[in-house]
Amino acid sequence: MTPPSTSATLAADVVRWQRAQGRHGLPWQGTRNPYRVWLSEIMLQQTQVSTVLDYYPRFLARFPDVQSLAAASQDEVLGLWAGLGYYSRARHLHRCAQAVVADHGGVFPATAAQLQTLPGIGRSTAAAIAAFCHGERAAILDGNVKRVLGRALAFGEDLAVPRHERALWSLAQDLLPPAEDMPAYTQGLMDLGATVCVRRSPRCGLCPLAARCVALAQGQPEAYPVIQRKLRRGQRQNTLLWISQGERVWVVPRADTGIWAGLWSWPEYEDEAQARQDCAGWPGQWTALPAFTHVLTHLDWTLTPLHLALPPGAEAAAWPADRWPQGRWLAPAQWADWGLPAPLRRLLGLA
DNA sequence: GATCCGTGGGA
DNA sequence: TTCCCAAGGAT
Repeated sequence: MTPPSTSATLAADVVRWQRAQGRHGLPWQGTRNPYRVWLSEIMLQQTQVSTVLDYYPRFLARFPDVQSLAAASQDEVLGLWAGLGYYSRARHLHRCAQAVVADHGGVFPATAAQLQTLPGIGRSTAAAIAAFCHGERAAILDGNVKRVLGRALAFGEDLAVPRHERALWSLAQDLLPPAEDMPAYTQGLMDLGATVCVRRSPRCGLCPLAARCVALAQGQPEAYPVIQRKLRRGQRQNTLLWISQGERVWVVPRADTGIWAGLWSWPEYEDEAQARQDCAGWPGQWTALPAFTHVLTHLDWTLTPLHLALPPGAEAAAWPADRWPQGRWLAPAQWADWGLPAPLRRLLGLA
């Protein structure tokens, strides 16, 4: 458990490299504010830095601290998250903020073990927050670290097997530097994985670990890490009923589980016939729009928008209001701030 | 342990 | 085009 004190360890190489060559200007760096670090870690889960750069400042401007976030409505949180994907992150983020306020006096707990008990914070995220904010010697194991350490150690076991992933996690824990170096080390592993030790064509000539990298010595850095994913993407088709009246669009809340849980969308049907049948007798102009495929991690989802333009007037507007009491009309000025999934934002011309 | 959960980008 | 994956976690 005692960290090595020499200056010739793998961790020391990473720390030196990070201070000289790593990334230092990202919006969530240069702070030990747990709220800001936590927010960035959640947004960055399975999401590239370039994407988060668009969302992080806006979210922080609206919710500058954990109290303001805890006091917000879930709809407003999801409105700021819309387009980022993996919306359970936003729902857990909101619940986590409320738990921090209600159970911890508005102060994030300081240890990784305590952080990991909060909604949406798993082992790696908890370690990152504790390392960045408090120098705790806790190991992260994200995609970057799997690649950097997987190659440096030539770890050949299949990381899709939880037992093997735990083994690499244990090795990662053994490699940690002294506490004062933990922020730079944790950031350095991420920076290395993102800019040097990349998935294909790694830039080993620039890597501070090249001299000790076993995979490079074997002449096959790209052979690691081994992750045998057996996910087969399924297929699904639906018709989305796009109802408009003038400039307004009718939206309904989605279920609190499944795809786009907690967001708003258009009424969803098995096919066009069922949509038309459900709205038999309604006034207005029907238009069938071209289908498109929305690709999710585990699903190719073919969506066919079916447009119904209702005539003006309160009488026509009452049809959807009567059919979906939980729904509501959205004016164009509201679209950008509403919790609408990416394909709908695109169809509405917000992309 | 296996599955579910978004979106955009790179090769 | 197709595949992979990007600061994973919950169920």
